[in-house]
Amino acid sequence: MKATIKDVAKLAGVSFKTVSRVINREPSVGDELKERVWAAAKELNYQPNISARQLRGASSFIAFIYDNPNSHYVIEMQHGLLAECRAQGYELLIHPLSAGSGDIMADLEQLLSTGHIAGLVLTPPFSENPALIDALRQRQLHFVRIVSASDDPAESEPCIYVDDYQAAFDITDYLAGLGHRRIAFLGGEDIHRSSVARRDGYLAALQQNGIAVDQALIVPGEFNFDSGAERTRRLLALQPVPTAIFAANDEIAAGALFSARIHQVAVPQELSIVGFEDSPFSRQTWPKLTTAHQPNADIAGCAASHLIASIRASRNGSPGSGTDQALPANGFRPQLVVRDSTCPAPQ
Amino acid sequence: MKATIKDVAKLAGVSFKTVSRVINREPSVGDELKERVWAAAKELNYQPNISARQLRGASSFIAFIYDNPNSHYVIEMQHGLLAECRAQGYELLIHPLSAGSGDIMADLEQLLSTGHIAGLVLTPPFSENPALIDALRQRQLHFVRIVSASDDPAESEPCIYVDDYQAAFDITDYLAGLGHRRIAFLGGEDIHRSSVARRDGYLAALQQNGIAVDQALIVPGEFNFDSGAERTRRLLALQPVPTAIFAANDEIAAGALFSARIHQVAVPQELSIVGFEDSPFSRQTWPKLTTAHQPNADIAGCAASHLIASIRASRNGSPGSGTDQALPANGFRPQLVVRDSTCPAPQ
DNA sequence: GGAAGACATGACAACGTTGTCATGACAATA
DNA sequence: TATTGTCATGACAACGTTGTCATGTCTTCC
Repeated sequence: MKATIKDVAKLAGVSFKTVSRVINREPSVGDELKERVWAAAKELNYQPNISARQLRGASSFIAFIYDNPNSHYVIEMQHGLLAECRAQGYELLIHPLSAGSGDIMADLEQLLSTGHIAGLVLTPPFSENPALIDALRQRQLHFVRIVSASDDPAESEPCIYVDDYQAAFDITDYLAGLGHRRIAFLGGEDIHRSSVARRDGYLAALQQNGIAVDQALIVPGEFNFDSGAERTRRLLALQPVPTAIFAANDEIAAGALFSARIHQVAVPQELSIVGFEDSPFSRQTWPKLTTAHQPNADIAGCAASHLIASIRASRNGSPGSGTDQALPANGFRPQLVVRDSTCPAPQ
Repeated sequence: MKATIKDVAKLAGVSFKTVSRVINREPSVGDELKERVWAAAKELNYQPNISARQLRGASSFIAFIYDNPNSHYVIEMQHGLLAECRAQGYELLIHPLSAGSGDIMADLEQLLSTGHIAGLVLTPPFSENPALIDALRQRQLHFVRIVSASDDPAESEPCIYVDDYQAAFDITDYLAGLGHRRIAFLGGEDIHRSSVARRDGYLAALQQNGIAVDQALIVPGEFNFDSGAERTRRLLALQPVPTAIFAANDEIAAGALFSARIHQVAVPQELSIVGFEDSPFSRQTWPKLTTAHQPNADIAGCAASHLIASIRASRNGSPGSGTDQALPANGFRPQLVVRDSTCPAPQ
């Protein structure tokens, strides 16, 4: 039926232990053997038996911890994670949590108590929750965090940085370049560092372009449509009215678009709107949204790859598995995508 | 750390095999021993090790098979499945597939070859692919299908029905009730039965309302934004122009909305548009979409519950587990949600 | 040139469980 | 009473993997 490690060993003409070593990327296997084993494994379509592996102690599930909403983000992440995990012989367990409910750690305990979890992939806001991170650290768990680059980078665990600051700077600078001077910023919840980082990038770009900060144009709120719509309603009542809105994500931007439409403000002629994330529906609004593209699947794949490397490193004793194979860079910078919701400032 | 079967055996003063027998409710264990073993198990808070058990044969994973796109649908399904699976002691494995690529079965083989999969949850279009279903049936696998009610209901496996036909009838009847006579239908790919069923419901409602079918108003295409936009562009060039569009899902509807906007056709005053699915963005368009709400999480939970029941029934030999516990009804009918994209026909 | 280390590989046990068979006790039958 | 059958229980192997240790080979350094 299904090929076992022994079948592979037989075909490759080595001991089954050597196959185990190759599969787990342990150092100190000859190159020729390595190749023979991989070839044999491929030919037999070998997949390690997770149960057996777990039984022996090494758990081989990666748990993906995420907050409920924001479905396209989650789906893209899942795809990236799945691809990388499968490629490396791990399975993915998805574990949505509600950021609101207080007993996050209790919920996680239960997940971990099964003893099958080799590591965790954390997304905001969990990846930026110091109490949670500390608890995980004390339990000596492997995890990787996907965070905003503004976060303190001096960590022992692997960490993937998304440079929200720079991307926000790029966006705001682009708007300023179009002649906009009254640029509003609609943030998200501040427990998401990305919201803070995007605001900081926005502020830096204003300064660089010699634009004075107007606190009335910086409206705190939530990462969702309704919050975007409501805040835009208030912005449009200001005198003088802003000529551009930088929304901290596409959902907020969609809400802004909606409100502009209600109040018969022409986008982009009278009001430019920029989102963030390049979610699918940013291409399905009218006008199509200018936004910053975030390669979520790649980010997730990178996270998985770093996490697995860290798990393996700790298994083979810490010594320099450095040469094993190059890990992808752990920094990402979302790229501005110009569509139809922005244009030069009126007059 | 965790108590094993041997610890229990030691405490109860029996062989570990006897404990195994008691735990698995095998017959032929003395009553006194049975009690001693249960007491010991309880005292040590014994939980069988799933990995070890799987290694020996029994599997306890449910795999969720779905097509890539349509992310909110997938996420909602996942949540429903997770809740039910966890509650029943199973774990969920997600497995996206590309409906386009030819070797679906080959991909599945690989998943199944691990031997950890107790059953499959299939969504369209996989749940409606006869070749695939046949292959699964021959492999004697447990699975549950989520399909359109138009599907042939005489099956041996559990099946969850979504009554697309009736929901589409409701929508079309509602439009007719608003005085619309030229109602267009924008379908999806016909390998999705739901597309066919929705068209059939549309046709039936036209007939009931004494409206002649105009083939020019029934435009085949795909379940996505671009296809909706393109087809609407063509519809708007017709003479006389349709006064309402029934789109087979929200994405198509969003495309229709986009095209109407481009061609400066007022929605809903000149053109009513209805979607299907009630995806989050149907509340974030302008105007907000009238659509049919589909309780995806509930549907998924129901599917999991039926699947697990079927798995358990086959394990304990087939005999009458009928009284075990009531299963939820396996039929769902999406409900019309009226928002702002529809109104009485002009004139 | 010989000793000491580094490296590559293999033999074997162990993980916790269930299936198979063997054992012994006791009851039922001839 | 001797024989067979049934029942309760236990000993042991097996599942597929990884960790530990042992073995052998090839460098390197004095």
